Amino acid sequence: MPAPLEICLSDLDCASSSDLSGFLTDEEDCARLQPAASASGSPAPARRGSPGMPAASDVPGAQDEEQERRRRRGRARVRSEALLHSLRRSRRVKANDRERNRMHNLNAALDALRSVLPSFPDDTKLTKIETLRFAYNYIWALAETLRLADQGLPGGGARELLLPPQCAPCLPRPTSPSSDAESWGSGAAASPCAAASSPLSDPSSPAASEDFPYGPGDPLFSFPGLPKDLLHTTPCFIPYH
DNA sequence: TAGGCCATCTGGTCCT
DNA sequence: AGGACCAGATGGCCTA
Repeated sequence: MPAPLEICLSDLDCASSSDLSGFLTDEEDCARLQPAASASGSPAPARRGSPGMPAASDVPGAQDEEQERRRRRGRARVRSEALLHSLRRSRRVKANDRERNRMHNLNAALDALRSVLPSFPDDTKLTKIETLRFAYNYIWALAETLRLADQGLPGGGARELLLPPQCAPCLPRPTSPSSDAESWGSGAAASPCAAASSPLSDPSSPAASEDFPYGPGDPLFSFPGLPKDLLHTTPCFIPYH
């Protein structure tokens, strides 16, 4: 671990002069910081007994000067440590602000995703994980619908499937977040839409894997009666800009 | 009160 | 060097 003074001086190097202005008002203190850094923050005792140089104690008043120098060094250290703390704090605050903004953007994107998924009653809102899982399954369902349509469903192709007679959400919301795994699945089965046979039991449906353990067994994979009942929840066909 | 969800803070790592 | 991204920690709010 480096000496405290070395740390703060390295940080002082990257601080602008305006950053310093509030802390190092004494030019002398600023000037003394630099030599202190090269000496690793310790006073230079080796000089004292060097040949040709009289010891501080030998010169009248030298002890007072030495004490004064130490006091000033101490004050400079306190100031530079306060500056270091202030710099770190301001960087942290800025980083927090960026992170907050980043999460807000992420949430906005999730909201946009929710808005193009089949809608639910107004007072309900998919959680983040529900939104992602539902979107994953929904995209697969749409792709599967197109595939089936292209295989020659009676009465036309995909275009017909995308022009439903009515719009109504058909996926009941779980009654409690903690029990969604059971209640949503059973609820979907109890919905009017569930009576229709789903083409999504196709073995080519998204297989559960370790990375993404969702699929037809997932409660969020309830697209009963798709495409007839699911696809006419039209928000998903509104292009998102 | 416990559990789930969420926002925020924080320090570490990676990238430009 | 600074920003983006990530994961862990923490505390608040809500619901059963």
